[in-house]
Amino acid sequence: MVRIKDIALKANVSTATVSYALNGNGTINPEMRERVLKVAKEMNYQTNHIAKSLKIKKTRTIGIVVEDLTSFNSSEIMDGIYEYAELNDFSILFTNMRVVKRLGNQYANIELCAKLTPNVIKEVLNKQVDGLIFIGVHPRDVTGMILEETLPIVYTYCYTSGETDYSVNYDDFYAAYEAMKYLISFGHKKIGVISGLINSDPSRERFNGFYQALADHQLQFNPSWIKTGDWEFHSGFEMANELLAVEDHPTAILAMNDNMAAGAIDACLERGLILPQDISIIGIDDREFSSYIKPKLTTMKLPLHEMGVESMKTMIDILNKEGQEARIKKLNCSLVIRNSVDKLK
Amino acid sequence: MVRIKDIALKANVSTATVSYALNGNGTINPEMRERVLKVAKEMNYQTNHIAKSLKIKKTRTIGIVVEDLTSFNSSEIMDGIYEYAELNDFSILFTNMRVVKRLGNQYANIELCAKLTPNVIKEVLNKQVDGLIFIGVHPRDVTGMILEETLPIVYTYCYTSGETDYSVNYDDFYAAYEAMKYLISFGHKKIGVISGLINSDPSRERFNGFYQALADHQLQFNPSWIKTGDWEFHSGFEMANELLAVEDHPTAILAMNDNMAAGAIDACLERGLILPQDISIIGIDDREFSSYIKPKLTTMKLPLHEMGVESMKTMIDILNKEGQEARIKKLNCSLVIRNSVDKLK
DNA sequence: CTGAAAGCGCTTACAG
DNA sequence: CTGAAAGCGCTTACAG
Repeated sequence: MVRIKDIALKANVSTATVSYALNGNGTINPEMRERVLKVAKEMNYQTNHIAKSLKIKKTRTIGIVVEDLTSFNSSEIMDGIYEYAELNDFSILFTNMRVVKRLGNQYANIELCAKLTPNVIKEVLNKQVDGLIFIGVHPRDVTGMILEETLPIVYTYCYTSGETDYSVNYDDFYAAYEAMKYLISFGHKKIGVISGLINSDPSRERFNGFYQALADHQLQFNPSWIKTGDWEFHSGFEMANELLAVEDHPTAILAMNDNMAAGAIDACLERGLILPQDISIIGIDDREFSSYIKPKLTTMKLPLHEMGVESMKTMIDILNKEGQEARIKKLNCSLVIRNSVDKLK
Repeated sequence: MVRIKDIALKANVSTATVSYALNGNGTINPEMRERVLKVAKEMNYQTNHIAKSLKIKKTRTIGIVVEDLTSFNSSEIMDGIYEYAELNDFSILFTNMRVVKRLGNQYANIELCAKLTPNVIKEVLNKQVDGLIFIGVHPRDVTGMILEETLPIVYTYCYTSGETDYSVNYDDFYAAYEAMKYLISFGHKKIGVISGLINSDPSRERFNGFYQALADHQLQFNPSWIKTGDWEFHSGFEMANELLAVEDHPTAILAMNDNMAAGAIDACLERGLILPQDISIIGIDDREFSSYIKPKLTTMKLPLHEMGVESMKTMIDILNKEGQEARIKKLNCSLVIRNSVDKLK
């Protein structure tokens, strides 16, 4: 390994001068700088960032704490984070709580999850990262999960109730509203909804979008067209069956995620309905399977990649300007048109 | 931030003694050690690993270079890597070449990919990682991708032709052989195969498994039951159609991945066949969509998580014992029984 | 068994 | 504009 000292020796200058040349700071004669840079290049010098970090007390490394990497949302968010980090010469120290693998669907229990944070946070802190990005498994309030307050944190795919915390998420209201608009554009007037767990924030927000669309288009509100699921395939199946059992059943269903939409499609198919001629179904998420089921699912795609990019951008902006950034960001989902929505035949 | 110096001051000892106490090395009086540790705890001391690393010239950090995080295999492998790393107090520096996003399906071109490595490798090297784990997008020969030879590297989901390189993969031969055995156990005697790209190693190995199973069970070999696909859904669809067009067509199909299996299912369904009564189909991979399509796909599940664990284990063993480990490891796929295989009705 | 001191590879305030 | 020197927070060979 070649060190600054080696360059200094060979170029017959001090290590200070080499450092100035390499970093382009200090007051250094341009010709001297060229000369030193040339020697450095000849010797194939590479900065030892460990040594540099110790001195400047910045690592240009961001710790990522992901609640569960294997959750469908995580890798695309990380891809976005990395894309923006690389562009700005930041490195990523990766950490994985493995919440779903460890706790199953108890991930909703913040206190349980919080027991998994200390190790992971300590690891990242002891490596002196400049900031932390926390990626949730579900867009929920994770207040209390991280108690650390000595470095900037941005939350994505989740948020906190803290007044000073940063978060980047997608807009649930918009997602549901746009999905409804699309359904309505095909002339549907009787629209049912299968929600996620009722105590979840996305469910609430999506309901709001649903209601607003109803109101804006002066459509009938019928309580028997509202069903509560639990985000899982099977609940989509069951709730669709309940929806179809009512006398005057909906001609279109908004399922609050693709799992439930897939379940709903199954239920319709089992009852001998033809999709989308007999009934339309739209989901939210855009999972991998969504284009493999039949009919291919029309859905609102989550802006996961953009959320990752925006999280890292927020982080770097905080690091540079210390808090000029908007604290709460919400990006929009986009409609992915496939084959599960059409006008009634 | 509290430093060793602060503890030394408070405990009225030298920094050397504090260091010995903290690390449990050197020759230190047990009572003294207790006393120092107590003070350290009171002061909530946390090791500054940057400083430590600079001195000991080890970072206990492994660089992960993933060709494409969003590829279906990557996150489960990383999850396994992290699980084993955490158990052994290693950290992960994460790096993503984004090969598929950048090059599309040109990822087969190693030279093109290799142009993306230098930045990413340099990043990881300059942060002084102790070793490198490279995760491919496809189980192919990536010789030439990484020229670095100054630190241990283990390749997973890919390999090199280097005599001294480590790799952990799954056993393609076994996967195909077991899939065949399962088909055969239902009495199928006329078994077709839809392969991946013919110049790919997994295709070749899987063919070998296919032939061996035929031979071991004295089944007929019929060249018209052999079709070459390209790993994609559509080729599965087309090749299945060709397979079904021949007079004496197979009663079961081994598709060399789940994408093509899904395409094959589609083709069968379109021809009005009932699955699995009229024809059986088995895949390899076990993708997320595989349990969402109908019939749910029976398939050979890739041991991705275990490959991650084994990669990290190999890495740590190399670091500890310097090369006692087996250079090439192949783990077995496992049969996931769902609804696409049955005996002929 | 404990401590004084050197040093890991950098950066930077300061003197010249 | 350049260099000598101190120092970031650790570890460790060596002296006592």
